[in-house]
Amino acid sequence: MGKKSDITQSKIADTAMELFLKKGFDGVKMQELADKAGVNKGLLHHYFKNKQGLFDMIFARAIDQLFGRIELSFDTNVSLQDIIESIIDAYFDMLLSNPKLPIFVFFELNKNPELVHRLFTSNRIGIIIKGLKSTNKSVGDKVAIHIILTIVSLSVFPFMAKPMVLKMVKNEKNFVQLIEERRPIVKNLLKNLVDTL
Amino acid sequence: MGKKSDITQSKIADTAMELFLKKGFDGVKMQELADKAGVNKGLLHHYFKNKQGLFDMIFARAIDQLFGRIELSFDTNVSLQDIIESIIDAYFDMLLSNPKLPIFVFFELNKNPELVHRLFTSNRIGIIIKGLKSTNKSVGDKVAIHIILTIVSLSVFPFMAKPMVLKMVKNEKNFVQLIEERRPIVKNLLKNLVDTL
DNA sequence: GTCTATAGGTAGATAGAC
DNA sequence: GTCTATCTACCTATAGAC
Repeated sequence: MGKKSDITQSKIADTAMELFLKKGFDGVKMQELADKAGVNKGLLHHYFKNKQGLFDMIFARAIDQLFGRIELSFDTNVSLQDIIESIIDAYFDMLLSNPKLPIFVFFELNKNPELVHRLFTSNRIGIIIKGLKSTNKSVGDKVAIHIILTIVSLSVFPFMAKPMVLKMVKNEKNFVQLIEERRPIVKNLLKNLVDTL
Repeated sequence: MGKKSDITQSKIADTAMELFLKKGFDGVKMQELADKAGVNKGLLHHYFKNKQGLFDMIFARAIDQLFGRIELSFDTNVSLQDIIESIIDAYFDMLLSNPKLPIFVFFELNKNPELVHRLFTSNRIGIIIKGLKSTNKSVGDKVAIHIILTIVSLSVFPFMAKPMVLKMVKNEKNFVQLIEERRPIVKNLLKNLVDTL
């Protein structure tokens, strides 16, 4: 605990996270990673078997942050709309802290669709869908998928397209402002969606 | 016209398109590209200066297909809602034909944000925003951005996350069906959005 | 645990024969 | 226009000294 080796390992992991998120698996070079982490290239192989091992760790961490941290309480007596709004808030907050998570995950999935099973192992998406269904007997599988897809589309896309949106709104400050403007808009859209489905 | 060399060049370009869309710039190897195109590796450098030149051509083509083909008629006497619905239809149709376009473009933009200016040169997004504003005096810059961002989010995201959505709906046939179900849903959501903004 | 040195392989690119 | 051969550089990974 608190050993220097732990710090080194964390530094490597954090740097790997930053680089993989920005450049993807193929864009990251072990040399650059070592340099940015301030360690020797050989050390990377001491802590992690190889580049693939490093990537697997980062990918798991990314999935966990993207889908695993949505804390929900479906079993209490809250309305469907309240649950949906809490999911939206959770996504907005998570993405404001980790804007590059989704583009990384979905690009790697596009390259290698077999990785998709890793999304559903510690199955948060399944839990969310089941949870939505449990709150309202009129919510079936299909409806739940449309709801969750609408929530995620509206929350995640502006971050996946952040360089483009940034260009439209000029700077980072305006970007955050735009996102905060969208939060109630998205909630409203989902209210309308639930009413019409 | 119709020369064998033209066919060869097209074959290289088409194969490059397919590979870059799937693997991104760093994931594509010139050897694999040559093999899949059925030509020699040296030929790639005969037709295109280098890998970067090949990529630039593909990236321009991708942007054109993603943003440049949305045919609109803002100057006629159609309502804002009709214009929005025609944009939605255009996106849905384009994405059904080219599902991998957005994840490729936005990933490369994420890696290299300076490329964003290429989106705005043959400025289709600017035209769409201006067009939206011209149809209704209550539509300002901010409102136009929210409208266009909502349209694009709802249209594009399911394709960027296609491997995940495919897992949820089981197969390609169901995926297309889900998308077609979403078409009217998205139009309805945008109707609600315009009414409330 | 950390570094140096280097092996071993592969990438992009070029020169030149046909 | 197309192919073969090859160069040079770089990348991942390992071996071994400290």
